[in-house]
Amino acid sequence: MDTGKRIARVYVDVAAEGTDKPFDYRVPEEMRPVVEVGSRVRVPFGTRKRMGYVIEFAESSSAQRLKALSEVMDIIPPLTPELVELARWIAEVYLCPVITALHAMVPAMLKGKYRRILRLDPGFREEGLLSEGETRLVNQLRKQGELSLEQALQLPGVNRSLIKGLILEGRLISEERAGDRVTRKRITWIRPALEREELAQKAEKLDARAKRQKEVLRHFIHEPEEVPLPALLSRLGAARSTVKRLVEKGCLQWEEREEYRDPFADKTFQPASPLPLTPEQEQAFQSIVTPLQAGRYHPVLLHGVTGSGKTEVYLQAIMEALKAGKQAIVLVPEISLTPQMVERFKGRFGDRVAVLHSGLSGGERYDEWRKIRAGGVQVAVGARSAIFAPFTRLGLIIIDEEHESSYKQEEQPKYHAREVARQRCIHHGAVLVMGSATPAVDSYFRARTGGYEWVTLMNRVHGRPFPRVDVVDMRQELKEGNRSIFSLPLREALADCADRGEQAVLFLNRRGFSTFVLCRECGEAVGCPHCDISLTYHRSNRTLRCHYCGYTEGMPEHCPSCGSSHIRYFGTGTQRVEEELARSLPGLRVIRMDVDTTHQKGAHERLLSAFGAGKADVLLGTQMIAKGLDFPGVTLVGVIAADTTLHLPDFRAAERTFQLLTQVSGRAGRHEKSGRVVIQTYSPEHYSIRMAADYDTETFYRRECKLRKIHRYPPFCGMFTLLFSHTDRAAVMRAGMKAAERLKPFLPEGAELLGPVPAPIPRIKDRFRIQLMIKHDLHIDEWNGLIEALRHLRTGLGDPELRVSIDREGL
DNA sequence: AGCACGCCGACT
DNA sequence: GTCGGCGTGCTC
Repeated sequence: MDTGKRIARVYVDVAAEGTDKPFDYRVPEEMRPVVEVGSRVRVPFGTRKRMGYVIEFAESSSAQRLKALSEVMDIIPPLTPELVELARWIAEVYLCPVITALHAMVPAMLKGKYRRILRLDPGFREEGLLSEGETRLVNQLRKQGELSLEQALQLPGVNRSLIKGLILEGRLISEERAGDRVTRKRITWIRPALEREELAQKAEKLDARAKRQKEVLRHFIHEPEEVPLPALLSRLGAARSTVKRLVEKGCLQWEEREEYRDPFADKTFQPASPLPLTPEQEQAFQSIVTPLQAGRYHPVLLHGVTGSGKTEVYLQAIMEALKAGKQAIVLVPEISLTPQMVERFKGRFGDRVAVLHSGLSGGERYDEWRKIRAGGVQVAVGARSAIFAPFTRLGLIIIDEEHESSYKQEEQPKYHAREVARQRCIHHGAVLVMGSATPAVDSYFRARTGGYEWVTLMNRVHGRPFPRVDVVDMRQELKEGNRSIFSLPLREALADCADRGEQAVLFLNRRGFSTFVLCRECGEAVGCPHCDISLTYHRSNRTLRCHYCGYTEGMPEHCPSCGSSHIRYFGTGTQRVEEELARSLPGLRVIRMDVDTTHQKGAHERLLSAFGAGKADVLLGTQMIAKGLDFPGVTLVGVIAADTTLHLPDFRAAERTFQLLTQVSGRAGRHEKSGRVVIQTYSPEHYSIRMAADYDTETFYRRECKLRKIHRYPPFCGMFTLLFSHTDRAAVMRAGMKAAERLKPFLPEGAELLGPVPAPIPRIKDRFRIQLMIKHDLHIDEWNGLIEALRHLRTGLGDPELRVSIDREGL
């Protein structure tokens, strides 16, 4: 009966270089049937108790002395062996501790919480108590039974060494609790404990006054099925105590059962049937379904223009996966997980789909996840982290809007969901579908060169023509004496649009383009005292705010650097655009969407639905309105300044600009009416703007690839970006130089190291930032120890104030 | 990470 | 002479 699980190898929940390896534990006999690879366990670790994950089993261990597992924490292991393997892969390629990768895969609810608890020893002796603090602590413990270490330290006169002393004397017991915040919703179910005739007999024998009890029994005589207690009580208008008495008399039984919270309980979804596919869609569908049914790994880039019906292809492909007894994951960018989107999936797949929405509470999210883990649902829809949905029979992963930057995680582990998805698909022999109207240059390149199958949807479903795009040269406007935010063509287009009773969307690029305060005497912009960035002026409360650290100050009267009173705000924030819109086209009803107006929960949705209901003529906003929204009434899209993203120090600036412009253009005229797009810019000749205006995707990508190749950027090389930050300017530079020196001997053939140079934003939150970059050939046989050297950097530079973050691209 | 063990300055 | 500072190293 020995299952071979004698020794469990465990990654302990301590993210540090020294602990980033498995620790071996003896598995007590009784735990062997429940512990699995992927189980969450509690283990003694040093003097403390921590949680950890079992990653494999062994027959023997090289460790000197083995401790035993304390507990297996879940009946169903949170992770599958595949996900454990995946975590090790992520840790390796994205240079993070394995435990960090493991944590990224489970809902926050399961993450460890540790508390040190103090209790009095049962044989506690009063004698020899000296200090006031000791007396106070002992009294408090007598009253409450136990205290957390933090609580104890709050007491006056109590400090760490006092507590330590009491522990050493054996008067105080200190124990660490490792746990989680899991609260599984429990529901009591009631069922009859006796046969129908016996129940009838019992009912007869009841006291004449026991009217309610009789009613309850009568209910079960008629319907002997078990029911949830709350439902029973509300149906019969009975009290809990009535039922309790019947249970005590042995007539009924109750049982507490775990229940899933249903975040969509109060919503009903219209069942929806598949739509007929166009020939193009059919072809795309086939290229997914054929390998799906064959069960072989197959990546597909679904390059489909906006309005070409990609979602319908996804839905039908998922249906095929389900028919084949397989499961599917759908990734969508965080912001486009809208109610409409949820509706569409719920309508098609009903309760076979779990939606991992950022708006869910921790408990709801955990419950959705548990449904996936328990096999209760076959489809998971969600943002980036849904890529870790614990399915065991994955057949299909769909990444919608695959070029979106939100698929890259900014914290450790700094993975890209697209690469993780690829890894999972390879493991499962599954189909990976990446859909976009504007694919990432990397994906385009892979499709071009045969790494991905390239499927295009070039026609819009209802054959609507693409809106006409006009590029307006703002330099020319200025020359002609128009100093307004709006060019003449845009102003006219807006007026026409309003006259026809149609709606317009005005898009303002937020990044690097907002209202800032400038001194006209010395030319200084008012900057954040903690970051190297200008403060943004907020009209609504007349304050200046830093968008990086949140620092806020009132509008200054004088220039902070020269004292001049000639200061005013410049630039074009959404508030400013709104004002000028009111001035030049009075009477237009405008809805503004930006950080200020969407701060409150649900505001985002509320504003959008107001616009959808025709309560405004113009929707004015930042990035957030560029994606996925689809309003029939919109016939005009205006881009206030297309080139603001162009000058960012990022090799993807042109790519981002092209994608953004193409996406916003797609918002115009999606329905019966034809649309129009007006793009204002100071660089009308730039290829990303020109080709977006001409819908010339092909030329744009060719051009961009050529440039990337010349300048050696991904997808033509792999790249590590190292960011060092420190509170001291000199120290961070020193660390950067030292790191560069240290890494040089490890550079493999075909790799080059660049920097250190100041980061694009040289200071954030009072931390100075410098950057190092390593570019390397895509295929490297001999890494020459570079990876290990990079891993070691975090601790190897010896300064605790120094932080190192490593990004990796071009896998 | 945390905590123990270990080696040098200001206090009963 | 001891209490306690924080440097180094280990946790199966």
